[in-house]
Amino acid sequence: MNQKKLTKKTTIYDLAELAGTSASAVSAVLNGSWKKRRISIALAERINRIADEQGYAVNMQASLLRRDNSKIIGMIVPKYDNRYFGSIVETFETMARARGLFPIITCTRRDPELEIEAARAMLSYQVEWLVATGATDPDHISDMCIAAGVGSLNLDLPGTKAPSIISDNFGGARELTRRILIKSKHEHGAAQPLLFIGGRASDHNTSERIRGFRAAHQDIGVRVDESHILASGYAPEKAEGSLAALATSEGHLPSGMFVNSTISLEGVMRWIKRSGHYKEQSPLIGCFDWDPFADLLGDKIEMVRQDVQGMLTEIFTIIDSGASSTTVIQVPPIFVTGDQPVPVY
Amino acid sequence: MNQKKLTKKTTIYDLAELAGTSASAVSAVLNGSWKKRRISIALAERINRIADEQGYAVNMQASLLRRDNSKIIGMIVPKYDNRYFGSIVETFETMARARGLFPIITCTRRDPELEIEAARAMLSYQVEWLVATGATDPDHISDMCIAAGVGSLNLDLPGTKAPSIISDNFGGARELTRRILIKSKHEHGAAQPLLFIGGRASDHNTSERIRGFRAAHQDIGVRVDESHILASGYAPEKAEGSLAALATSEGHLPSGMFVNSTISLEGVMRWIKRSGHYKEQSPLIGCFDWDPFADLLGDKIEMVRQDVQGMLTEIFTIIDSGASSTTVIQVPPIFVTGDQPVPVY
DNA sequence: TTGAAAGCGCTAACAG
DNA sequence: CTGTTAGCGCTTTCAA
Repeated sequence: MNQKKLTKKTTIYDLAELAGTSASAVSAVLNGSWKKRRISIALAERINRIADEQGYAVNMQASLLRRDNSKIIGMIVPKYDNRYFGSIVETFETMARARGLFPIITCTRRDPELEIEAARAMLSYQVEWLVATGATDPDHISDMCIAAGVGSLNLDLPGTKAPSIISDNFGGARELTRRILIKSKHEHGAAQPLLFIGGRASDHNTSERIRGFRAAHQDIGVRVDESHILASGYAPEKAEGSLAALATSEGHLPSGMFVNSTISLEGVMRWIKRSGHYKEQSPLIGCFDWDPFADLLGDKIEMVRQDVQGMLTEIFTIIDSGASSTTVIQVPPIFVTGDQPVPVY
Repeated sequence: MNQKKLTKKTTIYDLAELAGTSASAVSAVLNGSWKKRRISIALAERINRIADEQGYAVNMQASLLRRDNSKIIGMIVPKYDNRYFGSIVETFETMARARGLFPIITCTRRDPELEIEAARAMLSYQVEWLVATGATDPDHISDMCIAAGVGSLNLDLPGTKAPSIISDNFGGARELTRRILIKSKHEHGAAQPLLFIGGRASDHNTSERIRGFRAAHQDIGVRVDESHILASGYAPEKAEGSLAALATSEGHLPSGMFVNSTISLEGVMRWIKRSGHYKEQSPLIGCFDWDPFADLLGDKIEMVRQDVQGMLTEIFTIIDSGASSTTVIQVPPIFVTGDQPVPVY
C-alpha cells in the first residue's frame, strides 16, 4: 500500500495556470455551470482541451465537501449468490446512474453487525438515500438515517419507519401453492398436503408465505400438517438437514413441497439426489424465487419470479418524488408459464 | 430528491461545544489518533459518549480531502448474473474490509463506454487501487490509472499494463476436455470429437480455452472439426442460435460439447430441452465455470470451478505489497470430483 | 466576460 | 494534556 505520491494529482489550479486563467473559470467550465457565467466559448474549449490532455478527473471529495448534495445513493444487500439479489443490484445501479446518481453497494452477508456498520459508513459518505435490502433490522437503519436527515427505504423485507417495497408474499405463495396442489391432484387423484421448507419463521416474508401456503390448502379443504412446516434457515445445508431429519423420523416424505428460496432449493435438490429418496416418484416442487438452471431441472418444478423491475421502479418513484411515508407496497411476483415441460435427461 | 436540510448534520464543532473542548480533540479521539496525543481518558470517554448520543458519523468527504490516502478501493465487474462474478465481488468486499479498505464496485454490463466512465468516476472518488474485472479494454483503464498515479490490477481477463490475475484457461480447458473425451470413449467405444461453444474468440480466455480444447484432442489423436468451434458470444441466446443453426445445416450434432461459461450453458440446456435433439442419447457436457444447479442437472455435466479465493488472494498480495509489475499470474481452476452421479429425475 | 476570496468539515503540526 | 491554526480542492458569491 506504499503507493507514494509519484504523480501529484492535477488540480483545477494546475489547469488554470496552463490555460492562463483562474481556478473558478476552470471549475465553471468543467462542471457545466459556465453557460450561466457567460464564459467565452474560446476559453471553455481551451480549458476542456487542456483538461483532456492532462487526463484530469475532479476530486469528488473536494467537490462534494463544498456542494450541499452528494448525488450518492447507497444500498445494502445480503448476498450476491443468487439471481434475485444479483438482478436487484444490477437494476439498481442502472436506474441510479440513469438519474445521475452514483450508487454504492455493500454486501452484508446477513450479518446484523455488518449491516449497521455498513449503514454508518454510507452515511459518512454522505449518501442522500439508503436502500436497505433484506435487512435483519431495517428500523435500526431507518433510525440512523432519520438522525442524519437522510432518506431511507426498505426493499424485500419491510420495516416500520420507512417506505417498504416487498413482494406480495402472501398472494404469491397462495397462488404457487394452489398450482402445486392442482398438479398433485392430477398426479395422485386427490391433492396431497405439501411440505413447506426454507427461510426463517421470524422474518416477515417467510411468515407471510406460510400464511399463503396455509390459505391455499384451506381453499381446497386440505389439512396442513404442522410438523411439515420447516422454516429452519436460508442456507442450503439447513434445508438438507431438515429433510434428512424428517426422513429419519417419519420414514417417508410428502409427495410435494413448497421451497422458500432458490438457496434452499439448492439444498433440497442436493439432498434428493444424494439420499435416493423419491427415486420411484419425484416430488412436485414449487419454489418462491427463480433461477434459470433450476428452471431446467425438470417439469416438476414450478417457480415464481419476484418482480425486480417493478420493485425498483417503485423505489425510484419514491426517490424521485422525495416522498417519505411508512407505507408497505406489495409488488405481485410473476408466474412464468414456461414452454412445454420436456424432461432434459 | 427534495430532501431539504431539515437536520443540519452534526460536526466535530458541535461535539466540541457539547463536550466543552476543541474540535481537534474531538477529531483525535474519534479517529483513534488520541493515544499519541495523550488525551485524558476522561475526555476521550466523554467525547465518545456524546458522539454516540448524537449519532455522529464523520464526514468522509472532509476527512478524505484532508488526508492523503483515501483507503478506498474500486472494482469494476461485468455482470452480477452468475456465481463466478457474484463470488468475486463478495470475496473482494470481504477481503477489502478486512484490510480497512472501503470497497466500491460498479457493474459495467460488458459496455466498453461504461467501463471507461466508471473508471473515471472511481478515480474521481480517489480510489487507491482499481481492479478491472473482465474488462474489454483493460489497458485503457490502466493508462488512466497510471496518469492518476493510482495502482491498477486486471482480474479474469489479462492486460499488458498492470499485473493480471486470471484462471489457467489453457490448462483447465485441456483437462476438462480430456475428462469429457474419456467419458466419450467409455460411452461410444472410441472418443468422439467435441463441439466447442460460447464466448468470444477475440477474448484471451476463450482463445486459450480453445487452444486447450485442441490440445486435449490432439493428445489422444482425435481430429477437431473446425466448424464445430462456435465462439459466438456469451449470452444464452447466442449459444441457442448457434446450436439451432448447426442442427439445421448438419442435421445431427456432436455427441459431446465443451461449454465456455454457465451463461452459455443456460442457452445450451434450454435449446436441448426445447429442440428435442439428443432425446435418445443426451450429450456429454463439460462447462468451464460452475453453478450449483447446473451441477444437479444430471451426471453428464462436468464442471470446472474457477478459484475465486485463490485469485483474490493473489490480488491482495499485490495490493498489500504495493508491488507493480506487468506479470500474468495464472491460477489453476478446481475440478470438483463430486458425489456419485445419481439422476434426479 | 472574468477573478478573488471565503469556506465546506476535517486533520495534524505546532504552540502552549 | 489541550487548543489554535493552516490548509486539502472545489464551488460560489461578489466585485471588477
